[in-house]
Amino acid sequence: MKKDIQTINKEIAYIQDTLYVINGKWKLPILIAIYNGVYRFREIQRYVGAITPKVLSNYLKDLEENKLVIRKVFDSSPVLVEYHITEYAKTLEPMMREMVSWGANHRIKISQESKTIN
Amino acid sequence: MKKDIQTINKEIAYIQDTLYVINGKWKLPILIAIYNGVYRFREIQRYVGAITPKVLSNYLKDLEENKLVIRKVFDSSPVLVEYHITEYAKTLEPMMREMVSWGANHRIKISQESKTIN
DNA sequence: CGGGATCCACTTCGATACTG
DNA sequence: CAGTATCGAAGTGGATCCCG
Repeated sequence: MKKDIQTINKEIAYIQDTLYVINGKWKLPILIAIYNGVYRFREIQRYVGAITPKVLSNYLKDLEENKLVIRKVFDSSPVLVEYHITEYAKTLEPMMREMVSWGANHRIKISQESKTIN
Repeated sequence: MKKDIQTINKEIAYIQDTLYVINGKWKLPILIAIYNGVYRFREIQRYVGAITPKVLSNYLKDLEENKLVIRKVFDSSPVLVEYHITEYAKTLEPMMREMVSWGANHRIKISQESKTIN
């Protein structure tokens, strides 16, 4: 029972749109960090892992342009910058939840397989 | 109300695992096609879009290695090959559903924004 | 602290042509 | 039909150093 061509084509086009928005190695990890209240540049960097400042900076700009995060600058000294999730980024939550939970199960599956091999 | 560090770190690690499995421009589009009963090489190619045989071939190999699709060869002439979804790949369905539906909504949002601008 | 500048290695993807 | 071979462009991310 194959769906009709148009339906399949639309599903493919939609998921490609989504992939385009969340593309890149670090975009979702960064979003998850900010989502969970990690607001500062260095702090995000520490949470996300082996990301260099340049790359993190590029991702944050991209996320800001796509209106998924907001950059707030406080004129203190030293300068303080915070990144926050937008309302629109919150619509990504169900998808991110599924991805986190699939990843958790996948890790279990992989570890079981390696046990079987040994 | 920031979650504790370990929880956030785990979520990030899990989503990175997931991203690693579904990485690449064409993997999910290919999976969706096969998922919907598009089994043949050329047919998949047509559905997915502007993908060349080489790239499609590489992706299918990758998907096979990761046990997300199974390759069945029929000794007819000409040779017939079919790709099918594995049971494990079906566990990706909730995630893919969310991604398709988010993409659909995103497209609506984008089109509304461009209307506002003009 | 929050980045920018530069350079480079690597992967990915696409175009084109060809094969069993 | 179901791929493989070859080449090259382009993007992506990492290393390192620097700046206000």
